[in-house]
Amino acid sequence: MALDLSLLNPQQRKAVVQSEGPVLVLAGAGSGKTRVIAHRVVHLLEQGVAAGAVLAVTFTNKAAAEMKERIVRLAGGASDARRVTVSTFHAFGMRIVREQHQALGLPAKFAVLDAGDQAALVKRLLRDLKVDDKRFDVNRLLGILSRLRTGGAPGHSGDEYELCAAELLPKYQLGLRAMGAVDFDDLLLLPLALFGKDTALLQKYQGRYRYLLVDEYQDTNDAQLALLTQLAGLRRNLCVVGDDDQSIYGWRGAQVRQILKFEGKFPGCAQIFLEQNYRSSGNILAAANAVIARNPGRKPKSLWTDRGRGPRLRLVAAPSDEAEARYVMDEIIRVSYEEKISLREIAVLYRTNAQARPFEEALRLGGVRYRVVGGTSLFDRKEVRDLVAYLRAALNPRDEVALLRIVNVPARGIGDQTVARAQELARARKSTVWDVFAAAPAELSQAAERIADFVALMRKYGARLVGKGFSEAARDLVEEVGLFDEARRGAQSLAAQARKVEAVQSLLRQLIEYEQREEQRAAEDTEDSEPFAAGLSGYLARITLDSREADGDSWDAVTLMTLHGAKGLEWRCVFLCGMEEGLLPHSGRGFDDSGSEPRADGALDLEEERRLCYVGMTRARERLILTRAVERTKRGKRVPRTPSRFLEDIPAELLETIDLRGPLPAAPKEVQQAKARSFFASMNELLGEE
DNA sequence: ACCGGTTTTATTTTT
DNA sequence: TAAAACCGGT
Repeated sequence: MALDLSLLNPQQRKAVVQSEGPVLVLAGAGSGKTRVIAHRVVHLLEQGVAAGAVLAVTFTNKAAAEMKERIVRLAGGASDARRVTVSTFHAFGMRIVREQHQALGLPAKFAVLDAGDQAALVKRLLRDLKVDDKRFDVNRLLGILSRLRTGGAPGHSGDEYELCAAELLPKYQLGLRAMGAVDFDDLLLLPLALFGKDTALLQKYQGRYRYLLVDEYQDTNDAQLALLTQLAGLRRNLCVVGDDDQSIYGWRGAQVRQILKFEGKFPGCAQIFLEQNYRSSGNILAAANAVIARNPGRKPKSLWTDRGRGPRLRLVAAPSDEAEARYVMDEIIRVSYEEKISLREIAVLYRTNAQARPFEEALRLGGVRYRVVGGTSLFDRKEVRDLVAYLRAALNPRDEVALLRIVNVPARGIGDQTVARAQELARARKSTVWDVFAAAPAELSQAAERIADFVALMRKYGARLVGKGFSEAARDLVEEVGLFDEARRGAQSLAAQARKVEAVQSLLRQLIEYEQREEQRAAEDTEDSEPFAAGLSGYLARITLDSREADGDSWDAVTLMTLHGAKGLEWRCVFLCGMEEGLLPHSGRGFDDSGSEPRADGALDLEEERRLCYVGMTRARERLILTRAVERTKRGKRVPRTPSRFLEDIPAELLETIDLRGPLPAAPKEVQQAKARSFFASMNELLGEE
C-alpha cells in the first residue's frame, strides 16, 4: 500500500519528498514530471495531509483530468484521494468567483465571456467612443487589454493601439460589470483583488489549501503568480514544475522569466533538475536538443537517455500540401500495419489549425480513423453560438453581448435602428438595453409590439431554463424561435445546411446528456464544492472554460492537433508537418501571396517558435517524421515554400531524407499499401460506421 | 427592415 | 477559399 519510491530516480525522489517550503522543479521534456507530481501528491496524503488541503493546478482541463486519474490510481483508490483538487487556474478562479459572487457584486448566474464575446463587447465600446472600428484590429486590442490587466510584458507604449486600449480599459471593465459577466482574466483578477482586500477571506482559503502544486509553470502569467503567492502565504508550501524550453504561451502573457521570478519571490527555494528523459529514443532526443540548443539565455540543461538510438528521423519533402497529406496517410497505414502501432499511438502535429484540412481529407480517403482535437469546435459555429446566446440571454438578459446577438436572429423586426435607439436610451438612463426593452417598449415607436413579444419570449424561457428540465426547455426554444430554419438559411449547399442543423442538434443532445449526468451525480451525494454552478448556467460556464468536445479518446484513432495542443502529450509515432519558413517558424502576416520569404520585421518571435518546434519533436517516443511541402495552397493560390530553418540545426547523420519529387516509389511498397488499405477498410466496416 | 448578391478581407497558437 | 462585411433594391 505504501508508495514505492524506489522506481524513481534520485532527483525525482527528492522532488517528491521535499514536501515543505517552496520548491522549483526544472523538468526537461519527458523527464517524468507528471509522474513526480502524482507521486508528490500521494506522498503528501501518506504523510497525513488531508486530500482536501491539496491543490494541484494544471494548464488544460485535459491535463487536470489525467492528473487526477493518475493520482487516484497511484493512491490505490482506497484513500480519499478523489478529494484532491486538480484544476486549471481558470476553473479554480471560477470556483472562488462563484463562491464569492455576492461580495463581487455579480449575479449568481453570471456569464463567462469567451474571446468572441469579448470582441463583440470591444467593438461596441469602440463605436460608443465614435472610433472607427476598422482602424483597429479588435483581437490585437484584446491582447493588449489582457496584458494591461494581468501585468504581462509591457508593450511598446505610445503607439496608437496602446493608447486606444488604455482608454478602453475602464469602459471595458464597467461594461462587464453592468452585464453581470466576467471574462477569462477576471477569473484570476477578481479573486486576486478580493484576497488583497479581505484578509480574513484570504486566510480562509489559505487554510483550505495548504499544499500547492503547479504544472507547466513556465506558462503562467503575473496574475497567476500573484494568486499563488497569496494562497501560499507564510506557509509557502508551493511546488512549481516547469521547463523554460517549453514556454509557448508568450502571446498570452506568459514569460520565460517566470521561472526566474519564482526564485526572486521565494529566495532559498529548493531547486531540482530532472534531466533524464524516459520518453524518446536517442536520435529523437539528440535532434530536439540540437534545435533548442540554439536558443540564447535558457537555463542550461542536458537531457540524456539510456535508451537506444532508435531509427533515424525521417525528413520528407513533398511536392504539395496535398502530397504531404497523402504521404502521411500512406505512412500511417504502413506503420500501423507493419509495425503494429495502433492508431491511438500516432499523432499528426502542425502549427496552425488551418493545416488540418488536407490531412482530414487524405485520411478520410484512406479509410484511416482520425480525431481532430481543438480547432473549430462545435462552439465556434455561428448557429451554435446563436443558440448559446439565446440561452445566456434568457438566463441573464443583462448579458448584453448575448442579447444583442440574438435580438434580431432570426429577423423579427427589431432592426439596427431600434437597437441603436434602445442603446442610447440605456446609456442616458444608466440602465441596460434589456431594461429599456422591458420597461418602455412604447418609446421605441413601431417596433413596440415586436419588442414586447421578444421580452415575453425571453421571460418565458428565462423561467423555464432555470431549474430542472432545462434541456427540454432549450429544445422547445429552438422550435419556437425557428433556429433550425435560421441555421439552414445562409448555407448554399444542402450538405452545409445539414451540417448546421446537425450542429444545433448536437448541442441539444449534449444538454440532455449533461442534465442527466447532473441528476445522477446529485443522486449519489457529492458535497464537493464544484467550481461550476448547478444547472444550465453551470453548463454554459463549463463550455466556455473547456470547449473540448465531450466524446472521449476512447476509440482508436489518429490524433490531429496543433503543437500547442500537443504539449504534455506523447505518442509512439509523431508526424511534425509543415516544416517550412513562415509556418514553423510562423510569421504572423509576414508572408504574402507572392513569395515565401518572411518579412524581416520583429513580428516573429523566433525563440518561442523554436521552443514550439522542440515541444513537437519531443512528443515522439519511437518515430519522428518531419514533413514539408515545396508548394502549398494558400488562400486559393499556389505558393512556393522554403524549408524551415530549424531543419538546418539537426545533424545530418540523424536524418533519413526522402524527396517525393523524385522517382516513384518501388512497386512492392505500393502493393503493401493497397493491402493495408483494404485491411483498414474491412476493419472500419467491421466497426460498423460509414 | 429585409433580402440577395457582390466585394472585401483575413489567416496563430487557447484558458 | 471561405466567411464576413457591404450595398442597393424592394
